[in-house]
Amino acid sequence: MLTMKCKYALKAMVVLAAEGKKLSSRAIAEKARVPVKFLEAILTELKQEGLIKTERGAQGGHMLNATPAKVMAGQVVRAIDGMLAPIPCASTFYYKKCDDCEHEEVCVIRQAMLEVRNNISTVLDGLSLKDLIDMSPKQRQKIFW
Amino acid sequence: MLTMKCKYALKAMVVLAAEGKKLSSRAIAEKARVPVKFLEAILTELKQEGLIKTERGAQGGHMLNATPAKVMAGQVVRAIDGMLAPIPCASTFYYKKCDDCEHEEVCVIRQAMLEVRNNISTVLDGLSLKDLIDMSPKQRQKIFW
DNA sequence: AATAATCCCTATTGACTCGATATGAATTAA
DNA sequence: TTAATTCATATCGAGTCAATAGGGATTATT
Repeated sequence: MLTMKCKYALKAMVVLAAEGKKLSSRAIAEKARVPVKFLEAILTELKQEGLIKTERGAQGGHMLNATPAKVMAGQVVRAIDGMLAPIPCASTFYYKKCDDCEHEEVCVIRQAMLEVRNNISTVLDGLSLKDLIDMSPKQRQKIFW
Repeated sequence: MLTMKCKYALKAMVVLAAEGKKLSSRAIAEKARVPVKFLEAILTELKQEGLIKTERGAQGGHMLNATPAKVMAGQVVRAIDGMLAPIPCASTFYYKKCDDCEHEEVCVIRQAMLEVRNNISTVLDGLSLKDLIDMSPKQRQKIFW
């Protein structure tokens, strides 16, 4: 399960990608339909993870740190929620051993979940912000949800 | 993320499938390396979902309700954790509308997550308990984790 | 220098979930 | 009757989640 936080983060990133210019948190919050204060916290995390850059003060705001085609949904999800894998022992970026399994190499649950993880990764690490925007039907450009 | 509960449930089901006979909660707990009392609660849920059947009293225990080849990992996960999909609006079995999206048909986040859901479903609804058991290397039969 | 816009930091909230344990009642085979 | 076993209920502490509140710091504009 994605958290709301993560979903909001994805929306924020899509908005930034679609607008292609500096936007205030409030502007993003309105377009993404997300509570402003909550979004602020999210933007801080996205910045810390290097996905956006920020300018403070009047006329400040947030911008993508790379072109929409180069930012993958998987990066955003990992930045906010961590692991893509269903269980830690099947994660590549956030691996952690299980307490209840002795022979990890042989664990059938793990093998199943590795398979799941690889599928999730293939989808999310293959989908850029640009891809997401292009999914939106042409007539309705800039209405993403 | 799978909960521990769900992972334990999968292990319990694999044990039941591999043994192919009635087993007490304690017996399952030992083989699956899971806390007994916690497992009891899990077995109750699995029973309510119709995945196992149970006999009470002395010499009682738990058995699969179908052959290992007919029980899919996806069923077990849904029985315990619910939704396979990353977000409710992308779920087929547990669909729920989002508060923060107006035009669901157009939502690009949803479309991405539908893709993810379908992949997860393809894996987990395609993996039977028998498949899981067969993943275990021949030499080590009955050591699954 | 003052002002207004904006990001940033810290704290707090209530509701909920998670993983687990405890206690004992009900059921049943031997 | 006894021992084994499932079942029901309650409780626990720790943590997470989603969100809000209040105000400090920074900066462009005037």
